[in-house]
Amino acid sequence: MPRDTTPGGGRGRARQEGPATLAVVAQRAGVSPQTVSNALNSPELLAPRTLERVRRAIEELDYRPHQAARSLRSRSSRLIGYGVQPTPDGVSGPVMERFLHAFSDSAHRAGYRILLFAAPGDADDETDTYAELLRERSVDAFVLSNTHRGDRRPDWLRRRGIPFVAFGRPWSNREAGDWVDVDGAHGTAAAVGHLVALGHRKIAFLGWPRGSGVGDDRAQGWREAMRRHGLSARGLRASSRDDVEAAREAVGPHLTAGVTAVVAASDTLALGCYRALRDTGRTPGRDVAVVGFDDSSAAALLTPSLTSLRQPLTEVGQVCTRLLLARIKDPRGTPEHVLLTPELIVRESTDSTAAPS
Amino acid sequence: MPRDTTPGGGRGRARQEGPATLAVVAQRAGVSPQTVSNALNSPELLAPRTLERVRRAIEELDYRPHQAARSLRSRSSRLIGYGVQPTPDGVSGPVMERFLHAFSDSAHRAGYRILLFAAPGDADDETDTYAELLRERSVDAFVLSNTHRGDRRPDWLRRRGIPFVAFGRPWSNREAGDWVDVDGAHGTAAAVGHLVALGHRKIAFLGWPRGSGVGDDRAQGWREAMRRHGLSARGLRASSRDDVEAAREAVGPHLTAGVTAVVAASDTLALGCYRALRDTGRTPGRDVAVVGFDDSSAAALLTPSLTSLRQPLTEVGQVCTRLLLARIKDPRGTPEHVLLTPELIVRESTDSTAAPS
DNA sequence: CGTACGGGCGAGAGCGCTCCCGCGCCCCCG
DNA sequence: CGGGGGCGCGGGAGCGCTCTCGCCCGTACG
Repeated sequence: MPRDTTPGGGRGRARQEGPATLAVVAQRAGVSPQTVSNALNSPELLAPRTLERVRRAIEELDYRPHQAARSLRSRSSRLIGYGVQPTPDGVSGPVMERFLHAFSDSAHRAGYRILLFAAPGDADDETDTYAELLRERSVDAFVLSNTHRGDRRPDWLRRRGIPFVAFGRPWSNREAGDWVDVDGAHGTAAAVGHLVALGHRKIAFLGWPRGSGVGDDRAQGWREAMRRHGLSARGLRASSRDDVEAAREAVGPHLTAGVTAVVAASDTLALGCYRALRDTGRTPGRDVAVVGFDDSSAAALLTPSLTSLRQPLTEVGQVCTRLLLARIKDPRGTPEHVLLTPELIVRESTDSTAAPS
Repeated sequence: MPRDTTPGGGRGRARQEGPATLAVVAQRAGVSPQTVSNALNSPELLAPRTLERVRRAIEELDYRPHQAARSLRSRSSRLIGYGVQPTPDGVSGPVMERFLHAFSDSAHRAGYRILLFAAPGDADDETDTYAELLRERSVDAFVLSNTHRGDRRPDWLRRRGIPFVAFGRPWSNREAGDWVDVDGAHGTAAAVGHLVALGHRKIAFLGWPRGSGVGDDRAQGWREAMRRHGLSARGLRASSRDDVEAAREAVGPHLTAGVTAVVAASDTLALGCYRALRDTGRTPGRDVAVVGFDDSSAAALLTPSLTSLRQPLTEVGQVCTRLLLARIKDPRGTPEHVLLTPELIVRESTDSTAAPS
């Protein structure tokens, strides 16, 4: 059987004219280009012997299919769009980093990669950038993060039949599309359970003003856990925007009213508690227990270090990939919703040696 | 002049068969496809009247070129690869987020987008992922971050003629390729200047063990600034790995030796100072001034809030784009190196009302 | 021995764009 | 008035892959 008669083919080829093409591989394996394509995309169609021959040729030539060509012909870019927000400042920290690593890793295993774009900050022309990427055929699907109340993106995408997964429940319309989220209510409830086990009875909640989906969810977890443990939540809830000084002022009055523990909706708010406690000469962890949320980088650094709820970002990334693949395969299928449980990282601020007064 | 004779063309087309193609635009404008292509890629070649006609047709049809087709033909993906690290834990914080937003934004203006991939954690097969992306023709260039001593990537890429920019000096071989970095020495020197202006004379430096490029750079800035101000640096340098407890132990002895201020190589180390000070009943900012580095999210949250050096990440992102475009245009050109200045964010830990003893 | 069937592989076309090259026109000069 | 040069535009091909379709051959069956 003749070999090595192709232009650029043969074992003499090395680095003379760019990477091998599918045609070169075909020649070397003694099959047609179509068969090589099948070996890559539908190996089950080939006879085992043929498949093996093709695979060896691919390996010998160190061949990888040209993504642009594949994507032009197959009408699918195998790219998933992710918009980076301009960072609303605060303790959001390495959330994105850990999530993106897990997500891009699992997506890669499934043959997809991530296209990063700068998401516009203002909600006005929120969908413009998404539209452009779609018309360019640059992406097949999207991952949304930082979903907020009144977010138009889920409906907009759904109406167009574009596959997407949201990291964060779409608070306006929970049924609109697939999502993965971390169960904030479960987290704050776990915090309450932990504190109750330490002997605390008057456990306050320091949250954000009502109206934010995430914040109300976390508040509700606290409230229900209190009820479940037979404790009253009455008058134990304080609210403040996500700012240390604002939180300090908001929580002050509660701390003078005999509260022995505080569950906060964020590490920033927990920090406000620290300050408010010190204002009255008390020490967090020893006099009053404090629990934060998000396990930001600051949590471990504080004095005393802050007990906080850590989001399972690696798992979130993997689930995103799974849901997205299912939706790409069947764009009209029933949406799936996954709620993951945050992990309570216990540190000095709820040290068990400090019994409540 | 005949119009509307093309398949799918004409003003009746709407959402029947996907977005318009270049051919449809050409028909509508009454020109050849090539002319439309020129209107997009080399508008200066067209007569103003023609250009205007084509532009209107493009707008009316809301046309965007198909990226895969463009990239197949022109042999350039217009994508820049960026590898996300698995996050080495610590206070790295929202560095990546702010940088990536600025970078993807400025890259987009130049017609490029970012392809995100999971960079392997171990340095062993560090370049494998990069090689794969190149063989697939998925990217035209790379941005490297987290460059470290003995990093093989710069040389590897340079040898192959692949355009890249490093965020962070390649400490092994400073001439190998373009880079942007933040001038750590300038930052610590500025911190010293600030402290001297407040009346401090015995200013210690708390850094990492010698051998890391970043750390040695920051140490040197402190040392030279001390000399410039006519102060002795002798015996004022402590070292510790980037861990709060380790730093606390390392800096303890110096604090008992009459030091009135400490410049730390990271916010984590500065935190260690806070703890060490409290061990001896002193208060950071009042008794001893402390300056951190990186302005992590924790800095503003601490009590007292921590003066720290903030990296100009938005600018870093923009410079990355600029250098990368220059290198893509002229792959063999002379490498450019840009050093940006960090900004000293003054907070309570160096409050000027607290005069040194 | 002829027809039906199906698994395994190949031939040809075309995805949408940009490359190379050449045609036609107008202006200028001989 | 004829020939050469430049500017503006178009024709044709092809980037590397995967689509559709159908051929071939081996087995089963009338």
